[in-house]
Amino acid sequence: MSRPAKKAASPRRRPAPYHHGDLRRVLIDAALQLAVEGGPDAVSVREAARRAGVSPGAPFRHFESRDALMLAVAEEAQRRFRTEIAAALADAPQGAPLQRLKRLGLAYLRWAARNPAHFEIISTGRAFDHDRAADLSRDNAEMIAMTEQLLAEAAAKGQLRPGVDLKTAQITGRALVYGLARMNLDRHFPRWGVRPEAVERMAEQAFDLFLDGLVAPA
Amino acid sequence: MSRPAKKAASPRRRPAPYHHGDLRRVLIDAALQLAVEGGPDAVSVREAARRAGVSPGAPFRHFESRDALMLAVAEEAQRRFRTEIAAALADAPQGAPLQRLKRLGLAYLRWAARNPAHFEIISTGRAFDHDRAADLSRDNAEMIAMTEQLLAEAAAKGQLRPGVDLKTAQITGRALVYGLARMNLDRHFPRWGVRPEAVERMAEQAFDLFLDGLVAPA
DNA sequence: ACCTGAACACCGTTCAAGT
DNA sequence: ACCTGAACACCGTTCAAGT
Repeated sequence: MSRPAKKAASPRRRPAPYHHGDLRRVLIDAALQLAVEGGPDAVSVREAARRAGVSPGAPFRHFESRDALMLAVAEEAQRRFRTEIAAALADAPQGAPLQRLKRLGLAYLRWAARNPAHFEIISTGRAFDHDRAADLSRDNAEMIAMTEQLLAEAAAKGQLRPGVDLKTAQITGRALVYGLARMNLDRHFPRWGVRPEAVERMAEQAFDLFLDGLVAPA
Repeated sequence: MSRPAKKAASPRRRPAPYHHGDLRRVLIDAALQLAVEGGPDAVSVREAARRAGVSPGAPFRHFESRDALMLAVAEEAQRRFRTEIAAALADAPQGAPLQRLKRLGLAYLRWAARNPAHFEIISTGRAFDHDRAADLSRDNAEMIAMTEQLLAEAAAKGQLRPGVDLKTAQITGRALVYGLARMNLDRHFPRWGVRPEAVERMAEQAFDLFLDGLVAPA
């Protein structure tokens, strides 16, 4: 069920290698799994240790606190997120910046919907408040720069309604995407009469409405 | 510092009334305060009991679990939220539905920014998943109906760009508002170069951009 | 009817001691 | 250098016993 690393060469039952192959890695994976099973709050250092087959104190050789473990988990989740976003943009049409923005938004939403626990760990402010998260910050800065470029490209091509401030458009777009992802995560959609299967279609319409409001009249 | 109810008629020090005046009420207030001090996760039944001057088991006469207490806290917070929203709409111009929508959004955001812990308890899906929250559901349904009416009024007055689907506009608007409130709560704005004092102005520009994209061209 | 206080099974975290 | 296992101070929750 678990214990992905190490082939366990010991012939006795209960191999229990005194020195774990890569405990740090195994703890992060266990924590990710715990988050999937019961949400971020269900991640416990003790349970992760248990699943790694290790004593309760062992994780603290690798993470100074539960928060530090959660930060490592967030960084791993962010890495996967980033990979998926990049893939979605890879096969989006070049030279159509607004189309690409829409793709980006939809990929963002889809990943958030399919990995709610990981998405919550990445995005919720709690825990690792500050800027200890070098990787997280870098990734985020890159995504921000990407949307900035795409909007600038659209503006340069005269595709935007005159008078639209780029930074405002950027943040409005992000708030829309994050809002939709969060509404889904926080189970708001049933109240708004949107069934789970309809969320993605709804999101696409929302993006279209936003982008149509942004573009220059024909 | 605490213990708002009961005047304490006992002449001895440590009044410790065996039967607490309104323990339920006092526990909810203590929990709200704990949330303000350390966020939703910092709310503990034991600490609330301690602040109420009561034994660890006592709260369970009034709430069957921590979740039930949190639900009561959410309902109280929602009540306050609702009151403030209503006040904001009271002095907004009648007959200008889009203006009123903007007011609504700004009031929503301002309350969320000033009461982050309470807002998080109300809006985060975790804990009281289902529809145990009769009051919460009712309040929410009312706010949803309100935005629906305002949009319908705008459409009836020909203020909306033709082809705009009302439900899409409604959900897009909500996602924008919720997204901005959440970005603030989850401390995303610094990454986007928006300083705390600038958030409200930024939000207003975002609303204007959205609403301008919605209105019929002159 | 409401509260106490001890109990149980959990946490996160520390630290001497083992290998 | 890394892990164990006991310990400490916390939780949520239950339950007999008190008033």
